Amino acid sequence: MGRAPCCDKANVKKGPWSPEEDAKLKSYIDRHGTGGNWIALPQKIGLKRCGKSCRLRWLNYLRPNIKHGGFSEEEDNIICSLYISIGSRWSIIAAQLPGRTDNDIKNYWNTRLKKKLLGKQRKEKSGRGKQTATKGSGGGPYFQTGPPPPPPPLPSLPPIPYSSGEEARFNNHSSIRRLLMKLGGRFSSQDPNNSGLAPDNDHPRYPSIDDQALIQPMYCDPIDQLITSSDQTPLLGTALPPPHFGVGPTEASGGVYENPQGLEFLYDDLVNGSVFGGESVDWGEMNQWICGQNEMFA
DNA sequence: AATTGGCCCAACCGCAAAGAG
DNA sequence: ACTCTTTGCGGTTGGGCCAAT
Repeated sequence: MGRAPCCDKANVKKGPWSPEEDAKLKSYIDRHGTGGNWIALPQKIGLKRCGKSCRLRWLNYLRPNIKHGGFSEEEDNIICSLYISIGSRWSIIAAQLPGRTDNDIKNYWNTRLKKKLLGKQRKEKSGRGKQTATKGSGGGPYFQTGPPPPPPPLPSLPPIPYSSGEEARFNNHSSIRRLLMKLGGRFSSQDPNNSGLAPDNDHPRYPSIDDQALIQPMYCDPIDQLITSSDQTPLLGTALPPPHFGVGPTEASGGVYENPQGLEFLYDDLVNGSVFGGESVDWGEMNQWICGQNEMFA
């Protein structure tokens, strides 16, 4: 017996929204709010849409102050930095970029940013020729055309216990905790200890939507504030080499790749072949690399 | 002019967490 | 403590657009 569908699929319209549907939804929410029940909302206003679809349309398109496209270099940097730090937690990343939706950022990353980085990666690779690079990885290069050799041994950090079925994505508890503290300031309005840990105390707790509403956006801050805590301890210093991680106000106009202070750490240490192998730079690889940095800069 | 292929984005899907009863 | 409903999230897909052939 499967899960009950969220709506009567036979009676629900799919596909692109018409201007009339948009107007109906927007004017209702403007006047009454969502009413706290997305499932019931489309019936109330006579829309043949699934509640989830209404919610998505509102959040990603109709909501006031939504920005589309035109990502700035600073936004690029923030997205990349956070992706390196926390992976594909788009909602958290979006919380740092006012006016941006998680869907927008996700699309932007998948279609452009990732390719930008990989393009740079290939460029650097061809530029270096046969030069081998060993910086930062804790192991030799395994970026080459032939079959990949076995990856270098990972530093042996104590694993963080995760709940069953959850992939252990982070191997450095304190750095992630500090990152999330920085991101959210606090993790739960109901957590008196404000420990940054889930109630089981086993793994970092990520900000809930409620928490995210309280997050002070860092959009206007220079990105070095993102990565450096107030006591000058590099926030990600356990994960990234401090000398490469100062990202000041962007002055270069030729794109992120020409900004020597910008995403250089990504190119030199993450994606240019000195660390990751193959075409894709996935989170697992990045995580391995971060583990290496933890070992080096702890 | 027609076709093809890649890019991009809006929207859908399914899962898991959170909340209510 | 348990079940059911709703919400939120991240991955994926469908289709429009555009450049190349």
